[in-house]
Formats: sequence, C-alpha cells, structure tokens
Amino acid sequence: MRIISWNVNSVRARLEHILDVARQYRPDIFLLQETRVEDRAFPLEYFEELGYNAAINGQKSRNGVAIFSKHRLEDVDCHLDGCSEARYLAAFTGGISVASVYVPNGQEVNCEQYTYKLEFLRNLKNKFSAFLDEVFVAGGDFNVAPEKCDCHNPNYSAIMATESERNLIKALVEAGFNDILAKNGFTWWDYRRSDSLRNDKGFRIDHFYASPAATEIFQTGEVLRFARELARPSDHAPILCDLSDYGKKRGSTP
DNA sequence: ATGGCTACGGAGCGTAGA
Repeated sequence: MRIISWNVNSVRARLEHILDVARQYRPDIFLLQETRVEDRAFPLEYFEELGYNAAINGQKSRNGVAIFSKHRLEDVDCHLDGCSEARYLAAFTGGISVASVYVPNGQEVNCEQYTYKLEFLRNLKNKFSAFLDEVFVAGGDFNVAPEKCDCHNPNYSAIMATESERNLIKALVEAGFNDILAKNGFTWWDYRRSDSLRNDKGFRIDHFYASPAATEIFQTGEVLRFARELARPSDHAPILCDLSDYGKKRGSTP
C-alpha cells in the first residue's frame, strides 16, 4: 500500500506534474492539499483516466483538499470543528483510513490567523483520536517544523516553529500518531529565495501521522524532492510512504 | 529590516502563501 501526499499549490497549474508523479510512483492513495479550485471545476477526469476514485473538498481560489484512491472510498468526511474552510478530508479506502490535511499557515505569531491555526491543531487532534485504534494515516501540509533539525536555520523560531505550534504537534505524537517521515529531510522551500533549493534552505512541514497499527506496518518512505526542481513547481515536494499489504481483515473490496 | 516568487480573480493589483 503506497500513499503519496502533496501540497500542489493549485491542482490546475500543477496538473502535468501531478499526473507524472502518479504514473511514475503509482500510489494506491494520493492525498492533495491546496488544490485551489471549486469542486465543479476540479479536473477529475484526468485522475479517473488513471484509475482513481476521488473525494474532493474544495473552495474557490484557496485551500482545497482531495483524496484519490485505486480502491472504493467510503465514510467520506470533510467536517472539522471550528473550520469552515476546505482543509480536511478523510475516508476509508483499501482497508485503511486516511486523511488529507491542510493546516492554516498562521501568517504571523499572535495574529488572528495564528490563533486559528492553534485552534485548528487542537480540533485536529480530537478528530484523529477517533482513529487511534484503526489503521490510519494522515498526510498533509501541517505548516509546523516540529524540531530544530526541521528548519535549515536551527535558531529559526518564528511562524511554523513556535513553542505553541510545536507543543500541539507533540500532543498528536503523544496521543499515539507517529511522525513516520521525521528523519527524511525538508519538504518545503520558499519560492521567494532564489538560493533556497540550491543551498537547501528548506523546512520539513509536510508530514505523515500514523496510528499505532499503521506504524506497525510502515515500511519505508521518502521525500520526492525532484518534483520541487521541475519547471514551474509547487513550493512543496511530495512525501511518500509504503505500508505492508493490509486490508482483507476489514473486508474492504478494491 | 525588507523583500524575494507564484497563483488567483478578473482585468488593477491586492491577497495569500509560510
């Protein structure tokens, strides 16, 4: 079971890159964030052509999350308390539960959006708790660099790296959801620094959180950094994880 | 200290991203 998660920064602008990654890596489940399009304008047909079923939760211009799966999608849920934006989507598919998550960026420490970000992370933990005893993997752009080593400058302590943000991520981990790609390098490099890629001035803000049962069957994972080096790239790289085969136990049909 | 760049909407340039 292969899962890829990617903040694509517009599904329409990135369509060819996304389809290339799908064809090259053949994920069973593909989680997208920041699709930036209303559901009625989502280019679904390209994904259906590759054999994917889809669940989408979009809005005009901003945010937007999606789940594509080679398996049937059941129990689709896009509700998160306190969040009226399109930033959360979960489903049961291929014998496991997955979520595609786009945490608000928070803009600046202590502004209104920052408070919203912290509240989002609190509500997210409550949402995850329902999946604690399931095989569950949440992938997404969490907009938090959990440790010093997740910032190219270890002394960086502004947005994405404040104590409050890190404590809320720590609470997810302490609740049993493991950051399974914690040692795999950066996932985001700012468009606005021309040297950010060349000198690897990145951050690790895209994560997979795996429940205990999902952690047990986790095999390997990686950051698909090459996708950040393409022409007209997203500012995020995709992250990939492989789980050992699972599914029959839950009676899910492909 | 500031801005760097990109996508969007909608036809200017402001807003958001992190």
